[in-house]
Amino acid sequence: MVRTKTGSSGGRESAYHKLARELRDAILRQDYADGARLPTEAELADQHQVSRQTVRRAFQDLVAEGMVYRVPGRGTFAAHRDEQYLRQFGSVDDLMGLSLDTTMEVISPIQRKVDLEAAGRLHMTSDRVHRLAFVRLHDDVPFCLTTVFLPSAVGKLLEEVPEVAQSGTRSTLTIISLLDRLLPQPIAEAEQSITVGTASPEIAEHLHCKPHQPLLRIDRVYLSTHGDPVELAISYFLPEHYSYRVRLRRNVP
Amino acid sequence: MVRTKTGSSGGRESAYHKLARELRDAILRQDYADGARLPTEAELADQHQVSRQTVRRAFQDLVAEGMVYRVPGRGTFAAHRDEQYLRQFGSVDDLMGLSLDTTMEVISPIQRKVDLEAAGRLHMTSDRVHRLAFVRLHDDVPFCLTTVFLPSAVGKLLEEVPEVAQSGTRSTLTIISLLDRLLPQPIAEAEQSITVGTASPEIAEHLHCKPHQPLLRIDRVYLSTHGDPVELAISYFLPEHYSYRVRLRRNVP
DNA sequence: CGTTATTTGTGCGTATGTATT
DNA sequence: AAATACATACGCACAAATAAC
Repeated sequence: MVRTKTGSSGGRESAYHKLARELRDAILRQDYADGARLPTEAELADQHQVSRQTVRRAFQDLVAEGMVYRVPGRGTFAAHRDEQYLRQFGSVDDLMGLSLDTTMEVISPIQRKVDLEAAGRLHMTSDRVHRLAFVRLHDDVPFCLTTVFLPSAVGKLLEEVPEVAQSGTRSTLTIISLLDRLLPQPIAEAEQSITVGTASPEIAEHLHCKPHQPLLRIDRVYLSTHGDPVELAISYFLPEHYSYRVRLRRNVP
Repeated sequence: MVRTKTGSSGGRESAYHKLARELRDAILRQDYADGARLPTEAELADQHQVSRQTVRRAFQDLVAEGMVYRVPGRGTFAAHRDEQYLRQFGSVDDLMGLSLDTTMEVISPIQRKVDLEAAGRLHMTSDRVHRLAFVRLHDDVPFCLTTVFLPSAVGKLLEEVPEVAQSGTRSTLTIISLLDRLLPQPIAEAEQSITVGTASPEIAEHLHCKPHQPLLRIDRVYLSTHGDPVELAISYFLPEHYSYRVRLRRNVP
């Protein structure tokens, strides 16, 4: 997906971005089920009082996301995906519910750091980020170690939060719920990648496991409604205590 | 005087496709190491004798693929290798959903087995299941080993399918697409769990990795529209080249 | 069968705005 | 303040695929 940076100032939404969002919402609402054709470029341009090029720009994003497919001479169709059998319907809100019966314990309070890789993954110009690390516990047993990287502007906001400012502090917060309250733009989506990692000595100590023990590694980049990355979270889970479960549902009418 | 390209009907490559491909190849060759800036739009337009708009169109695709990111006023940069690496090979989800350009090679043909655990996870009263194992290859390189367990009634249907009846057979089938054709009730959903496993000697041999190497383990139980389990698939993925990537979106009102 | 209308695809021009240096 | 570089938006012309006639 093309994620354009319109500036973190929270300025106005571009025309094609707005149109793409409206069409995406309509598709997710199943407004174009049963392989129904979407309006043509000319119709949408007329309805929304924009040029055909702007409509095309919106569709480019939707095609890149896999939301629609287009056939020259025929039209544009919602990707009901006969071919893709199952589709994950996890949501960002599911992740927010992670704190239900778990506790967060800060092991490295929020502070400014220089981290080129994290800054790059947050698409920042500077190499300075804010970093914070904590373990998550269930019944007082640690099962996950998370390191969070934040753009400086975002990190400054969190410096004022006492729960993340001191080592050893326990709370039932989640970072994204904090950000959701503090940021002018809410968190709209996340890119998640799941792979395998191994425990460094430091990780092993906090998770009470052996060094080099295989761990489930989940990286998430959270994006604001403008598509700006606002948080990078790298989590290592003990596979004995945690597996990533999701229900996949078929997406065909 | 729009000097338009083609004129010939064949699968002529468009200018922006060609430019995107060349830039992509250069990035994959590490011509632009982490953090290095790519040529500006104006420079590329001049070098390739195309308009700036065409250059922009090429970049839109590269941004959508995650190959590059762009910062207004600064320039265009190759995505960090960690992100790029994954894009390069695709995600598990892409590969599992539709069998894009992957091949299945049977390593253990379908046969009746007694397996209490599998039978239990399929909610069966009997302890007899059908079992089938295969590796999946991409460009002739194995990246995943899957063992499939089926209820006897379902397994009987697959015994008639030559592609799964003999060891060594290669095909581009997927089991769920087979079941979809053969079963009276289509597959409606699946429960998936992702965790970490290690390579047994047998797995290591088939995946060309070392024994005890950590692997991404993905279990799926497929359910018919009636909610009956019809397939249990246990897959081990090589984590070096594949990660499970998901994009999560916040639910819209 | 070809013709025509519709619809998307490609390519380029211009103008203006915004972010960075 | 000026120059650079990307972002948005609109316009036009023509190509190519599809469907209807």
